[in-house]
Amino acid sequence: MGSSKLSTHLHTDFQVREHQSSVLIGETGSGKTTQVPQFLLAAELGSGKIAVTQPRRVAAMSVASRVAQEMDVELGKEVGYLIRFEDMTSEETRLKYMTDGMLLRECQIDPFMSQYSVIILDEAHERTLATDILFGLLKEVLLKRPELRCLVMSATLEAEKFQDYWTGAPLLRIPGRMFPVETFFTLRPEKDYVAAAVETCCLINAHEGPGDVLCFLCGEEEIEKACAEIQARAEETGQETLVLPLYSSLPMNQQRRVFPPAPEGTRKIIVATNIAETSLTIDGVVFVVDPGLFKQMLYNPRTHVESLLVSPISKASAMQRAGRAGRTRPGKCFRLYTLETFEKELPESTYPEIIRSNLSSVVISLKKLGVDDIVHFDFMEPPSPESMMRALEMLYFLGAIDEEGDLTDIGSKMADFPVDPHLSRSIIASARHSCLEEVIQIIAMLSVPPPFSRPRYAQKAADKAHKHFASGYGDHLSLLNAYRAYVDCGSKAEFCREHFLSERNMRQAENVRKQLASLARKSSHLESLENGHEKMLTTSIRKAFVEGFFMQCAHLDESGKHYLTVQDQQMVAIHPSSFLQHKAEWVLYHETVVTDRCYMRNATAIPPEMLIEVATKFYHPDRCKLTAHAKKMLRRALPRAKVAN
DNA sequence: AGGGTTTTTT
Repeated sequence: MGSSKLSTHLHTDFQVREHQSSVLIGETGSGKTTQVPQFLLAAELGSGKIAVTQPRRVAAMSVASRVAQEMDVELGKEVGYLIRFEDMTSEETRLKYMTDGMLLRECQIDPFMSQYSVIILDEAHERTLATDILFGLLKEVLLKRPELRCLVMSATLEAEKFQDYWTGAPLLRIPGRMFPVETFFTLRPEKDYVAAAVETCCLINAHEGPGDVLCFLCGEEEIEKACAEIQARAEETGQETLVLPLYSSLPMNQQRRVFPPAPEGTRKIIVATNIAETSLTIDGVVFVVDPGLFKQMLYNPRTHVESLLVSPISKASAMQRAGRAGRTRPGKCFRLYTLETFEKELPESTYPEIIRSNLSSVVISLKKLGVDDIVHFDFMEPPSPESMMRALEMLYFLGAIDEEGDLTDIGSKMADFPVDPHLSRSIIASARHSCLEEVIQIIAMLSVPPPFSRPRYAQKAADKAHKHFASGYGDHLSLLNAYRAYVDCGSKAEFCREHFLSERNMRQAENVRKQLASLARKSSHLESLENGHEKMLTTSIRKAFVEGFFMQCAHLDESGKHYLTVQDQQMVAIHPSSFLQHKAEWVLYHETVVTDRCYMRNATAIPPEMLIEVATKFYHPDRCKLTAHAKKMLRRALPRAKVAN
């Protein structure tokens, strides 16, 4: 270890001894993630463990394994990691790398985080939901545990903002070791960023010296298109070029192709989404092409609709992207926007997740953690009152909180499950309807990326294969069919290939199912009753989902052509990928997706009498607040509904 | 007829 680095660490140690909390700002390669925790461990600050949080699972795993190597200990002993589905820690573990979500989850059992004497929140500038909540919780814990030490580690931008929030915590800067990256801007704005990106890649390929290229785009389709164009143009000019796409839904074996160096004399050009900004690091990149855009999920509490929009990146992201060119030697970054745009239009840092999310999960977990006054919780970035009200209202409708806003017994049980409140409510209901196993299997399938794969070159074949699982009731029961068939089949790989299922996502669903089932067993009041007859199951499963999703239903309008949501009469359509092929009068949907139209994804037909029976307050024609046409349809169904008057 | 998913996490 060089002497300058050592003094930095001594400095760190000193500050952390003197103050409860510190903010540490470090550049890439500064060793803040690997060496600072080791140093604090050696400093023996208290007798507890040191927790280091990371926003991503892979980071927690790989950093832990590197630190174990550096300390020459076995991974899982003194140094370990804890992520969902995998606990690589033991009694001896003193330095514990974990995802921020995991530490938050642990707080439900141990709100004072009493097993730790030091807590380090790394990558705090990413402002993940979990880190932002941990911020507020830690502030409260620090009041009660004066011996606890807390270190917030972040990239270089907006250091003062963190320092302000942590009321005067000492600010430490540690320089990194990165190669210089020369940055270029365009002289005027580009009209078509995909075309400009393709053009720039081709120019680099033709005129720059050796070195791989990393080009950022926003989505799968434009990435595939850009790759094809770059490859075609390289072949025209006779340059040896390996063009590779990279995005998260790309099969693993294809993702892995971006890492090995290209053959001698061949240039590698990788066209990637944001995944290459932080999640994956590719060595050997010398040129970065940055159009300054990315796709972002935005939640509108007023309309209750989430939409995926192309938005400008932040200055922090732009720097992160540029940094990807300087990991192995000096590099260049070509920004496809003007210097003026960079300075005047890009926000300093990315919009924190908490500002653009549906807060119902956040609110229920805070309630479970004993934070009663959520409106006055010390958020670094308080979410809008409107967003908060929407969440509270929803939880009240679900019976998770009472009129006072206090968590009910049902709400407390719901919070045990790591899924959305709608879903946890359906789990609770399923026990009463004797279909716990099945509902958990369906929820596992709903909680992973789409298990039905539909590759561009075999769309027809995939659709045909998927029909094998189709249930006339719709998608929830079709997902159940697929899950059951997968569990029962012999060779998983072969079965998935034949039926166009994503093996990766199916395995993930299996993991989720296992976890939910084990939580359900532990949950004291959730006895798993004997299952009813198979014939009754389709009814009881749908009833259980209605209990969680009665606010996410839609009915046909007067013309019989369109659906209107019961929440705010928004016009929606059944997604073309749905197994629900007939125009059922009433449908329940898992979520809506907005393209040029608004689609319901994962929809299931629900007979109106079932709605009246299960969610009487909302669907009784004499009491509900629905449109006249909806009431008319409900009134027609009323005689068939078994409802106490 | 209808098919614009980025990325994480419990």
